[in-house]
Amino acid sequence: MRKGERRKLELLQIAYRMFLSKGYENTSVDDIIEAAGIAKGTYYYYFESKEQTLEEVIDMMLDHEEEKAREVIASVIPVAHKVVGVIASFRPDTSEAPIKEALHETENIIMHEKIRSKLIARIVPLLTEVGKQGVTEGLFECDDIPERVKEIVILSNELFDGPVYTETEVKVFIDTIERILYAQPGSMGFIAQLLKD
Amino acid sequence: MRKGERRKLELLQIAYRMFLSKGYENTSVDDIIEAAGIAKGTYYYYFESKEQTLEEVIDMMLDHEEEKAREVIASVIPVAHKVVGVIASFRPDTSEAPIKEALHETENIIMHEKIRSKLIARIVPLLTEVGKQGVTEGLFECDDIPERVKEIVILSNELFDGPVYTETEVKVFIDTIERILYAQPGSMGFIAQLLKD
DNA sequence: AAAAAAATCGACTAAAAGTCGAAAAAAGTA
DNA sequence: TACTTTTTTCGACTTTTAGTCGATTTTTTT
Repeated sequence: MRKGERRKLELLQIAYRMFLSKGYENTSVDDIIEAAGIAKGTYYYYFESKEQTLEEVIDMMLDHEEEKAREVIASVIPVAHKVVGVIASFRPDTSEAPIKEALHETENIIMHEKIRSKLIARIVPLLTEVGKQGVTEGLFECDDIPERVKEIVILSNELFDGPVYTETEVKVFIDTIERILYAQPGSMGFIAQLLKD
Repeated sequence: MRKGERRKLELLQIAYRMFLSKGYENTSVDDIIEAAGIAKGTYYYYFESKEQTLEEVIDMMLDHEEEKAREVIASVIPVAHKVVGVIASFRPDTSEAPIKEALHETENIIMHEKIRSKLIARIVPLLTEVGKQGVTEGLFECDDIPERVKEIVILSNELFDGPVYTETEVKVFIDTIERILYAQPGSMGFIAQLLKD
């Protein structure tokens, strides 16, 4: 019962890299099994379907990102920075696998969308925690934190999904965050600086 | 050269209905040609690919919706109502074809996403027009209207995409619209009433 | 060592998108 | 009208890819 676990991990790693670099739809099961050096049957011994593989790959990815986000939350930095830090934690790690345009392009819609919805479900509870901390500290003067942080996540997703964004978009985005949370005008201005990377 | 145009229209209509009722991915080209009573070759005489058919179907749909939106803009109602009316115009028409869950479900991601991105591109210019009118009238006290209305479109899309939304979500959404546009608090409250349909 | 369970194999099936050359229908021309 | 050309249609065929299944090998347990 031990060998199987290692193999599954290995397959998830391979699928992860291929999905990210070539895109989910451009990666065939045959590509994966060839890279892994196994037969079709072995693949389907571990996965119900290609789509289920994708789900597990994404969950794995998000596990990792959630861990990073929790470190941010646990650290001793201003709440406003935690908000940004948590959102930033959920950007896919470009160092592990080349992402090229894969995540953005038309061919990768399914993966993109699955990441999107799973990510929102994962990140909202975390950000809610941070948001409530902000309310306690008097930084955010509003109720309904879960709904508000969800809006922020949705907007940031859209903004950073595309490969480009204008200065005006960023400026308005920052303003919107402040206003959604009833934060002090300018209190999120530091984001603009961060985005020059 | 006349017969062909009629045929193409017919095929687009059939595809439209099937995509909406069964979903894009659950509709095979064979389904379409069977419903139309034509051969494979005839279909590919009119369309490069199944995906291109989808694009054309969506464009056709959006043409129709944009027309409705333009009527709203041309009408003599308060600007705030125009904002809502334009957004509402771009909801797919449930009377023409049964939509069941097709648009929302997992299997229909591709169509859903294509609609989403094309819709945003179409609606933002229209709403910008309305927004600027609001600025002129002193209702919205802000610059960068295109970026702001885009945020509103993104949020409303997300809210109305799912089959359900809570009262709190609606309340926060309305508040957010007002704050993004620097409108008078409560000036968009009428939306809550409209959503009870 | 024998039995049971887990893991692997690869040929096979099924579904679906897309191709292509030939034939029929329609439109244009003399 | 008889012809030529263009448009439209046909359907068998190819290709790609996800997924199945029974047999076999490897690993683990007793």
